[in-house]
Amino acid sequence: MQVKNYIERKNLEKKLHLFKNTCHKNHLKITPQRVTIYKKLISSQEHPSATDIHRKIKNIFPDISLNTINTNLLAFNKIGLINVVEGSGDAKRFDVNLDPHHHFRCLDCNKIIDFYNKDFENIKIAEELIEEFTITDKKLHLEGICDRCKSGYAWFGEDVDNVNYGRSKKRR
Amino acid sequence: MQVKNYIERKNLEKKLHLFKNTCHKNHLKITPQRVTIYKKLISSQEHPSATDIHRKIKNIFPDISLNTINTNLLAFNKIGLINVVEGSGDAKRFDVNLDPHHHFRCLDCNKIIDFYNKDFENIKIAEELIEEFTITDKKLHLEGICDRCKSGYAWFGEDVDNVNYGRSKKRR
DNA sequence: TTGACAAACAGGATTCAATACTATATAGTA
DNA sequence: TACTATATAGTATTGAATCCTGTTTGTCAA
Repeated sequence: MQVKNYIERKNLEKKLHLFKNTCHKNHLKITPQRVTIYKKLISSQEHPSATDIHRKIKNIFPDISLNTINTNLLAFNKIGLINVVEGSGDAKRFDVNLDPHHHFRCLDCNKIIDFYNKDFENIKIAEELIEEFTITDKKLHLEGICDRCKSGYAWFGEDVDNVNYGRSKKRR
Repeated sequence: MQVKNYIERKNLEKKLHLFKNTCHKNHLKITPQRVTIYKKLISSQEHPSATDIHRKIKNIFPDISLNTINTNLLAFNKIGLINVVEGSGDAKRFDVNLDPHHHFRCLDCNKIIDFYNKDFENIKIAEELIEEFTITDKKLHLEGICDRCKSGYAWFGEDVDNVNYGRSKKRR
């Protein structure tokens, strides 16, 4: 466990370094709000929406506006720090995992789960398509019912963080 | 051309037959609005949103409400006549093509293009995934820039139909 | 063909995501 | 430390989607 924690800490440091570097290169200021939003993305396994992040981050910045979350998520997307997940017409959801990977979406609880598939990397895309279009991303997309929903458990998401750095009046 | 038109007409008849049958089986009444919405879906190549269909159909039913379009699209989806396309957080878009197929989405004009890939049907999905989840759909998803946008042409969508069956006051 | 009834319709109200706008606050730097 | 361009919070606005209600209409049985 010691070793695992060490690796995770190093990984987090590496990602934060990438974050700060990329912001710098793109003339985005490093603000506490931005760092916190990015950290929330890293620690989320569920491909959160802007509203999800807003809800969580309110424990830390009680007065942060949803607008700030939205603006920054779009800014992060623009500079390639995060991706927008292909959902199905509900709120935009974001993905901080930049490694080539694929998605399974549960039709019941709407959770999106990353998975990897080596076979897929070698799949042949028809010549006509490659010639006709410029393809920037290819993904496998699975839909169905996840393990939790199959077994009747509801999915309540990850625990929220209770640290509070806010300075203003309390919110319920 | 004669032969091609004949085949297309037969195809349309077949689809309308399927539509009426499926509605019947699921206790959905066959109304002129529903038939028109379904016909618009069949004749669309662009995976329209409810608003797209509403705009087009207003030429035929000037007083039809967006609510009617939305309700019926969701009803068609529920009984398996159409699918919701995996988009990226904007308005829901619908797909009347029930054959196994895949999507390419243009990041510029947002057009979604169907394509087929035989190789993909044989792709191996990891055992753990199949055991853990119930998979109901698997699709390949490509993103990039389409031929039109590459060449600098904007995409204006298909021509609208000018037949007007409306009985009420004129709209602009 | 007609009449009764459940379902569908149009239209308005409401909710929620997302964007636009603006005055104030702050990160980065000279 | 002070300046300036950018970010933030907060409010307004837009648009999709859902909810609700009174009226209309398709369907089925007489």
